[in-house]
Amino acid sequence: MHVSRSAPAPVRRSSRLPRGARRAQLLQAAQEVFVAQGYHAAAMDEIADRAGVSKPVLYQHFPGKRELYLALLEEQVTLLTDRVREAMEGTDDNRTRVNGAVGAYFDFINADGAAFRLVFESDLRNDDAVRELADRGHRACVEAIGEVIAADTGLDRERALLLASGMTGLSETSARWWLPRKGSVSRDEAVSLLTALAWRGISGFPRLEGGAEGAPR
Amino acid sequence: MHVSRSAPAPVRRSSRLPRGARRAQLLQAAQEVFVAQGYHAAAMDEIADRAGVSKPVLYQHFPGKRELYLALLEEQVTLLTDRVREAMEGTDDNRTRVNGAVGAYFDFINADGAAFRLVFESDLRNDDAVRELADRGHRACVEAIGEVIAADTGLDRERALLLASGMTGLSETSARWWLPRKGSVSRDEAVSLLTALAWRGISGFPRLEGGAEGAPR
DNA sequence: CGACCGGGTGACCGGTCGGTAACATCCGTC
DNA sequence: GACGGATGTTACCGACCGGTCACCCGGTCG
Repeated sequence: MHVSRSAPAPVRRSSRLPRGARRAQLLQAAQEVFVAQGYHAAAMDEIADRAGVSKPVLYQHFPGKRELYLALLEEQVTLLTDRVREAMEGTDDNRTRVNGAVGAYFDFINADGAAFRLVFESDLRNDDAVRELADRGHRACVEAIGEVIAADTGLDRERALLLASGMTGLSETSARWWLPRKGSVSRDEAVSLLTALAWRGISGFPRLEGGAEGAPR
Repeated sequence: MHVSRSAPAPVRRSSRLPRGARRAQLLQAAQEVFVAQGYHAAAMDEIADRAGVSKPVLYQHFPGKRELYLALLEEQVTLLTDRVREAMEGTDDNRTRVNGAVGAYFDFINADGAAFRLVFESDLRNDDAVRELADRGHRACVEAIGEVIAADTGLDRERALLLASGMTGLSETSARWWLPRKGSVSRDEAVSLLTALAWRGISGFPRLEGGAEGAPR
């Protein structure tokens, strides 16, 4: 591309890079391609191209396509779970906790680059390692929330986790619904609405729920 | 395979079948394989094998792998959306509606054959037709629920749909969480718990929510 | 100045898998 | 009891793509 033949242009493509920098650049390129195309449709050639480099370079930094993908996936999973955990640990007011958790999902999904797709729309779920990683992340979020629910209601762990999983689903799905419609409702208002929904729902559990049994544990 | 050379076995494989029956059998086989392996890992050879038939037969009934997959996907999407619509239309008691919607998701996900994976865990989301189909289904569910929310609260359509999407996410995710743990909590109790959560959350909206605006539409 | 080496490249291989062409077989019909 | 068309089969093709081999630069150091 645009190599003006007359001048011996001191910078060639993106010129040579030290190992670390190249690696970072490759990860960035790979993430863009995987996000845009998904795992299967993404070609290693294209990732290399996007980094202005040829394919063997890619294989000097990563043993294979799968491993490259897994590295990116893990980063994103960790990002989300950390934020959810922070939302739980950062306060002891439960309404704030709910607000924080919903906000965590919204911010994660609203982040530049749409990297959330790696986590929530992976087309490699049938791979054991991927499924395991995604499950582990999801479980971490559910447990972080579920612990609080279990502690503050009379529900046993199993049921608390079930409700917690509902909370994560509520946040995730509504955030993904909102994303392409963010022009109509601001991030903060959306989070407020969902928080109100979730908080009223969950805060009623300690005493109000007059279901079949009120037996703790 | 096991063709005992001595006896001319009167029944060959599954013998010849009329077109309709063969087609149904192929769809069944394809669904099993797609559910178990996902789209990409599923091989046309394997689908044919499972139906006790050779590959060209498959191509006499379906123009290609994608179309076969789409046929199955559409069936499942329709199944879910119909049930959710029924839950909304079958009563005018809102709590019953919520219970019905949550139950619809649980039953769909709990159905034999795990066909819900085609809808919620498709590894072909990057295909335009698939994405469109899945989106349309999701939108149909969200709208069915959102209409009721909009009608019974002061919220405008946009916000009602946002909350509705949260409800679908809550139901879907919790049902998928529950599925491998159904030994611990019965389907009915799980649905009850989630319904309680969702109903308390949503039923507070008409009057309680003292948000920025209460303007209808 | 020349040899060494980290960084990079073009060309190629091999396996998998969707899809097809050509051939075989069964059965109802006249 | 031969015919014809629906039903099936075997064998094959070709494209795509992950992964690798052999080779090429260009700067730095003795």
